[in-house]
Amino acid sequence: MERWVLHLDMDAFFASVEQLTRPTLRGRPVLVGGLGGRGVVAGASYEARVFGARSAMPMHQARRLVGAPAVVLPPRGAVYGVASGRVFDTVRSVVPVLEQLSFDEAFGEPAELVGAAASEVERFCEALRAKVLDQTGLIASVGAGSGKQVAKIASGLAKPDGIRVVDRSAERLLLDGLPVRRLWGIGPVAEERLNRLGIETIGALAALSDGEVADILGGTVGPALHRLARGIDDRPVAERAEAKQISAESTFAEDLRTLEQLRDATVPIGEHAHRRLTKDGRGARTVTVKLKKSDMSTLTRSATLPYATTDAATLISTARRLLLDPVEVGPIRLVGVGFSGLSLVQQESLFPDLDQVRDEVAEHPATPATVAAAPTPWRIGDDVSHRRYGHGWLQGAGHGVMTVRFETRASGSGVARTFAEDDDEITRADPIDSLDWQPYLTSLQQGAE
DNA sequence: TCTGGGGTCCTAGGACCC
DNA sequence: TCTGGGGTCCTAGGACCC
Repeated sequence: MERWVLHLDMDAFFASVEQLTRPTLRGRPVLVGGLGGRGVVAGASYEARVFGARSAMPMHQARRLVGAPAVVLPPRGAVYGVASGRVFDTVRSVVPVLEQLSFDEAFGEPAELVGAAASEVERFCEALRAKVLDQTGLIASVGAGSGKQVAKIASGLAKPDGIRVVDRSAERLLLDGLPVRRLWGIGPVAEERLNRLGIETIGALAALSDGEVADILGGTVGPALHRLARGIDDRPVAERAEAKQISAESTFAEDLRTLEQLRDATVPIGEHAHRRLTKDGRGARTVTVKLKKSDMSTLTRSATLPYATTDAATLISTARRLLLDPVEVGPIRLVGVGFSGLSLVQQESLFPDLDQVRDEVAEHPATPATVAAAPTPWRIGDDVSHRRYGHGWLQGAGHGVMTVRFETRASGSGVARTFAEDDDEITRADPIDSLDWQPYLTSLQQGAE
């Protein structure tokens, strides 16, 4: 019996969540990503793509392309995480086994579609999309095919707001004409290597011999890609394993040039990674630091401890000891701290040497004397709350005043009001509230009291 | 004012052990 | 003046994914 693999991919996910929770943005070119000089686009609404803006593009370039109507917002990871959870809870209620690839896409292989006709698959996908939209307000496109590779290509063709079912009889024709880059696993390097040899399409790749492909792409990756190019893809759809690594990294507005700067910068980055490690619940045995130089090349150094630990001071001091001196290796634009060798096993105090390191670090914190509750300045995109107007977001600030747009998913397009920057009626709010019906519920509850 | 942040997997060399 | 072979762990770098 022939299986059907589905690939569900949310349309312009980050930007769509912004438009969902901030209705004023619907229909407008939204760019989500880093605002600084070195920021890149993490998500672009379809209105922004019309101008040529794309994910992974430097933000300044996207901004220039879109021009005045561009709305640029910093990413709200927590909101995307909750929205993603709701999307896949919904999908799971229909397709219990999901292989989630990221916040916004997943494979499924519904048992009830085994042996189904294309028209039946189409109805299934349409119902799934409708359910996701109904329960989350977000649009998914769905592709279907004989395997993961074809399903993924199909969802790309389905976008925006569509479905695409690739029948087995149409598969060969579809694959043959596509550029090799569309194959999952072929990136810029492999593409360049193939193109130099005159191999431009998946069909041309499929026509090579096993030996030729192995020579070009390597003995492991080559044969796997060759099979995919020939339409052989029986990889199972399976839930993803636990994360093997937890890391945090940060790019600086200006390159760091001294070891002292690097040591200082490593602390908050390490703490960030450690918070996520704590949330995960496991300890780490291996600590890795990553340094990206101004020429974009990276250096990594790692150390493996005798036992896995959850202790922040041990992990962060290990990271700091691994750093290299910019005076020797050159200016550094990014520092990352990664934890791996993750396990639940914890045996503290078996290694006094390390405990001593930890104690020393604890006594001499690298953090410049704790910033005593300094009021964080307001930034564009911040979620705020006002006793009378409810939940809103900061649309603009400057010259001592700020403009807040009061709206959520539930409110429809809201009104904007201007306040003094230090107005204490405005408080920081949980971004998640923008996904819900909070303001209405609140006012209804107040009305009922 | 070029190129984020979070991951996975592969390769390759050396240490170390049997 | 000769030096196997296999397995595992660790480290460093890099391709690729969203």
